[in-house]
Amino acid sequence: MLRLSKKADYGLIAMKHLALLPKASSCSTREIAEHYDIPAELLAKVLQRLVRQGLLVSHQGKRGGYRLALPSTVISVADVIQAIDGPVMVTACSDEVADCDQYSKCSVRDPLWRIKDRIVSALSACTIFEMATDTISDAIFPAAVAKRPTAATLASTADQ
Amino acid sequence: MLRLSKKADYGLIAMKHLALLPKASSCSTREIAEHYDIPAELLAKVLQRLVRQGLLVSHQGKRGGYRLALPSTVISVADVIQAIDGPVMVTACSDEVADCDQYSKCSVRDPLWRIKDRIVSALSACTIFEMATDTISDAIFPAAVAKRPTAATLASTADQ
DNA sequence: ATAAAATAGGACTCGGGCGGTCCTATTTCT
DNA sequence: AGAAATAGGACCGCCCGAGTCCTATTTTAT
Repeated sequence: MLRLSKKADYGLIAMKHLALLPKASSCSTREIAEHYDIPAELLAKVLQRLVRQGLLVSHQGKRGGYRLALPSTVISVADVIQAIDGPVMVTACSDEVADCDQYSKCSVRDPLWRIKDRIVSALSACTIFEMATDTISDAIFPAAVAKRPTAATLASTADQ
Repeated sequence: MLRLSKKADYGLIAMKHLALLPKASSCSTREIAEHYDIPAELLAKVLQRLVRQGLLVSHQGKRGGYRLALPSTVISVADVIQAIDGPVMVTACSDEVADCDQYSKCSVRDPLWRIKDRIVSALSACTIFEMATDTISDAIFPAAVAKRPTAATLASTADQ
C-alpha cells in the first residue's frame, strides 16, 4: 500500500493552510481542526511535533496559535513527513540497525535503500509552497518511464 | 514511516532470487523460504499472487516451482509491489473513491496525488534486473535536490 | 484578579489489518 | 500409489495507528 500516516496527512493539510495565511498571521489548532474536520486533539499533537522539529513556531496563551517557522518555499513535503513520522524507511531494517531478523540473509536491502533515497528525493523536491499554489510538476522524468513497456501490459498479452 | 509490507519485501527477495537463476530454470517456494528464512506458507501466498498478476509462471506437481514470466529487465519494482499490495496510494482516498471522511474538505488530495505519481515513477524506473545486478543509480535528479537547503538545516540555525 | 482560551504533553483505549498458521484440495513426477 | 509441489480458503493473535482523556502551563481579555 505504501500509505503515509493520518498524522502526516493532517500535518500537510495544516502546513498548507498556514502557508496560505497572510504573512506573519497565525492560526490555532481548533480553527484548522474545525475547518477540515480533523480531531482537534490529534492535530494538536501533530502541530506540537512540527514545532519541536523547528518547522512551526507556536504562540501560547489565549489568542495563541501557530505559524510557519520558515518560508513555505524552503519547507519540503519530506521535511513535514519526517518531522511527524520519523525518518522514511522503506524496509524494516533502518540505518545500520538490524532490527529485522533476515538482516544477514537479506539480498534486497541495498537496492531498496537506493529506492528509498529516490522516494525521499521526490518528497524533498516538492515544497509546501508548491503544494499550496498547486504548482507541482506531474512527474520527474516522464520520458524514461513512459518509454518502457510495463510488465502489466506484456503480461496480459502473454497471458495465453 | 512509509514502509512497504513484509509481503512486498518477500516478493522482491523472491523475484531477485528468480532473476539470478540460470535461464529457464525454476525454483520452489521451499527453496527460497529456507534460503532467506521466510515463513514458507506466507511466501507461497505471495508467489501465488505474483502468478495471478502474470509476473511469474508456476509449474505444479513434484519438481514444480516458479520462474519469471518476463525478462527481468521488463519487470519493475512497482510491478511487484502493486501485484502484491495493490495499487500504491499515498492517501486514504484512492482513485475517485471517497472512502475518507475528509474528502470534500481535503486540500492536499491533488498535490499528494502528483507526489504519489512521482513515487510510482521512481518505483517503475527500477527493474528487477537492476536490483539483481545492483545497478541502481543513486538518485533521480541529485542536482535539483542537493541545491536547495533543507528545512532541517535552516531550522537548526534559526533555533535561537 | 480571575476566567477563558490556547499550547504542551503524558497516559490510555480501541479496532483493524498485517503477519503468520493450519488445513484441504489438486496437480505432476517418480 | 505416493511424494512433493502449487492453489487457496479460513482463521487467529497481536501490534500499532488513530483517537480520547486528563492535567499543567502560558497568555490575554475582561
